Amino acid sequence: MNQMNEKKTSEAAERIIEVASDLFYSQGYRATGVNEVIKKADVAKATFYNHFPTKDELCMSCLVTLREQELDFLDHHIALTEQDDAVTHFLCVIESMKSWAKNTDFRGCGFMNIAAEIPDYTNPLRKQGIRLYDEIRKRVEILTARLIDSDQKRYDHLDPKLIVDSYMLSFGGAVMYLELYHAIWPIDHALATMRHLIGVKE
Amino acid sequence: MNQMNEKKTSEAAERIIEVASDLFYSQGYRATGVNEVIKKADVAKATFYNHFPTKDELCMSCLVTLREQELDFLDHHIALTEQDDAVTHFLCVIESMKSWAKNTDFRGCGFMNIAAEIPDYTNPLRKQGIRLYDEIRKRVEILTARLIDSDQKRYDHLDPKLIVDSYMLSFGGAVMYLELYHAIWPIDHALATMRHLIGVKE
DNA sequence: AATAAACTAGACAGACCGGTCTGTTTTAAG
DNA sequence: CTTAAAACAGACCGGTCTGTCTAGTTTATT
Repeated sequence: MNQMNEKKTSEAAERIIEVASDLFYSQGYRATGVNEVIKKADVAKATFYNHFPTKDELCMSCLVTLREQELDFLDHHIALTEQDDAVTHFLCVIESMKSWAKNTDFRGCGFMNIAAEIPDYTNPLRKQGIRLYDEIRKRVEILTARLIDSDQKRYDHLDPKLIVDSYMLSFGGAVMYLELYHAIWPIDHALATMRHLIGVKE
Repeated sequence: MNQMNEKKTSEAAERIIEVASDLFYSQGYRATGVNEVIKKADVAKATFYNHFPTKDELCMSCLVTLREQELDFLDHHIALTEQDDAVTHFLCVIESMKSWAKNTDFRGCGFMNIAAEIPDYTNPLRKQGIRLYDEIRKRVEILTARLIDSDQKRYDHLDPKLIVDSYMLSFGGAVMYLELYHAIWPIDHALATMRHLIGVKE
């Protein structure tokens, strides 16, 4: 009855996932060999293959972990702006990308980067990215509903679905251009676009 | 004085670029070996290395060619809608993605896919993508100016820079989600977003 | 003390990688 | 016909890739 509530991940496995996530993200998936992961995680090869039968399975674990981390990061930012004015709160998903972009050195979306290396779109690795963006959309839906609720007369004319669609598009476009241009302005463009769409001047 | 106006590209080199572009795009850059290119292009290895000193240089040639092709494709679609109503013409860059997405089997933007495999953002390969999107933006700027000109009273209130920024964001977001979801709806979302931004109901 | 699970260390296999090199054949201009 | 450029075919090199395997060590619970 020691630590039975900890699931299954041993300390070594966690270290492998952590190191591999970093390397896959910063160098690319195919560009990173398992030997490098093993060396940097300071484990034996047998240990590695004991936890992860293939490199692809390790990648899957990394992506699942990454998705959880990104959603935690997002939810944290959403919670932070809960007491702010309705517009600031509404825009916080896009706003949160500013620190994310700096933290990741503008390396872009890890799921899209993996997808670029895995053309087969039936590959389960690709589904992790879809699940992330589906989850982000749910947050945006809630924020949009809250915005409209915050001033029903003012926002009565808005079509929630259109707002959410546009929000996701602006968000995605910003993710892409952040990586392409290695600059922060796409986020400001996305903020301006959404402000305009909901009829806010400043 | 035979064909001195043809630059330098021999028949073999063109075939190599064509085959390599296909393979790099559909399989990924690192996933495609030069031996495979050589075999499918039906050339000798010495011929290959006579024209392209390294795989990276071949990739550069492919990206330059691809950029030209994509801009030709885009300009063709722009020209096609020149006689249509102002809004249709304005939206044609986004609209053109529908056939593009189907033609490419939703494989996404070749330049972003390469960028995902080339983390070093000082690598000249990455600049080709920037140049493409800069060129696309120029087209969008012209289309936006034309739209405003088409009905100055109606579109007087529009801020051209904001419209262009939003257009590019919607475009980029659609490119990204096209690949992620392997579906066409992101384009419709982008069209709806832009229609709404310029104040057009249907 | 005994046992089993998880670890370390690292050799090894077989395939593939980008790139070099030798040598032969085709092509086309003078 | 001569000649030079360019294409051909393919062996070869050193290195890296994922994944397997042998063998010995630590650790914790009984």
